[in-house]
Amino acid sequence: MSPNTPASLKAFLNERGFRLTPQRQVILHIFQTLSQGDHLSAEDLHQILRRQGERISLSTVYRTLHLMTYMGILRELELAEGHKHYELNAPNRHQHHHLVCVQCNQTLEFESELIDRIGSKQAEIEGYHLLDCQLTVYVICPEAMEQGWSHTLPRDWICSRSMQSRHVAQSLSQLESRLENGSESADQE
Amino acid sequence: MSPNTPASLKAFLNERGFRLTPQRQVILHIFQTLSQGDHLSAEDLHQILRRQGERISLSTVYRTLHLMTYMGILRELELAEGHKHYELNAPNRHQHHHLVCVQCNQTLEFESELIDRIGSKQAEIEGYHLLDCQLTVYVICPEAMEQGWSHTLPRDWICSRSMQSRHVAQSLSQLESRLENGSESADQE
DNA sequence: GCATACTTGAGAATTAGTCTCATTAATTTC
DNA sequence: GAAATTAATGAGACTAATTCTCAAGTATGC
Repeated sequence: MSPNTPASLKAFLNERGFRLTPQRQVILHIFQTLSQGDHLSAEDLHQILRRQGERISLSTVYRTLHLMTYMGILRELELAEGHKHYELNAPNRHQHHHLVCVQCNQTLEFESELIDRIGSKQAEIEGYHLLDCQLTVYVICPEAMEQGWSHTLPRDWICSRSMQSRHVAQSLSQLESRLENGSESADQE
Repeated sequence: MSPNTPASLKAFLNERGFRLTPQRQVILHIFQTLSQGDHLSAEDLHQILRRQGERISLSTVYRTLHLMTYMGILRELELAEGHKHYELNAPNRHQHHHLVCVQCNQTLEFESELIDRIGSKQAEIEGYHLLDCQLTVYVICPEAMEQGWSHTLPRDWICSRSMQSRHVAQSLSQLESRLENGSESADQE
């Protein structure tokens, strides 16, 4: 389900009446370069593209994400941040699931073959074709518990390790250095 | 975690520095009246309130949904429709999980104690406090498969049993009759 | 009962995502 | 390999869902 070379991507797309465009190639490549556990939102991806100097419109970003999800190349994640995230849907790798703290948005991955089996059995029973199955465990992190969640947690308290955007910013810059390898010193805001 | 009487709701809120308002009482009552498996979006809830003659603003609806989710009274569901749904987070009842067809948005519920156990064990291992755990199984329904998904599925094809809003409309009218009991003949659009 | 602080309502503002349409460019055809 | 066909792109308008702001209202604690 996950074409690794431009040629196999082309074949994969053409078989279904879609076309290989430079934009799609670049986007897939970015996902292939992400490290394990990283996942991007449409906005993140658009940022990365811009910093790389690619002029790919946001519309195309959304369209490509949908197309690739639809074809099973990408996996769409619903975490706690209010927008979707995407990652490669590697077939060899076990599906992984997420533990996410609703206070700080930190997410931990874990695997469970058992869950995958339950999901696929359930789909089978009902006569449906399985696409993906995701267990999301919503939790409160120890920090928030210490602060007295949910009795006295100050409503404007922010978890010390709140990573809403920090996490993304971090992985973006990591990714950049990996991709650009010192081509142009981008000015981060 | 789920206060059943106005008095216990009041205690529950006050303990944490929140107040019992008529609005909150009415909203909780609506969720308590929903039948198993029903879940409402903010918009659905607002509709119901209006039809009941309650003048509760949409802002308050959203705020109340958040508050009650935050306190564990409600459960926030991420299905495939692009907006969140809420239902009572009944502690006695087993958590249930969802099978959702990404073509027609039909959702089926199922239970699995095993999944709940895996989720809570995982939270425990990492030292987090479990709030909720949801397995969402994304599938393609048999109809879409017959249409040739994903090789030749026409891009504008719509699954015959596509129920995006039909399901909701149905449960709204059921709920109405249960709540209003023939008080005023509402004019459905 | 009064003061305090939490809540509400109304509407403006924001955000994520979708849609439209003229233009561009992969593929297919010849 | 040039022309015809049809999909894809970019730009920006648009929509839906949700959040924010702030003045006015009202539970609660004393």
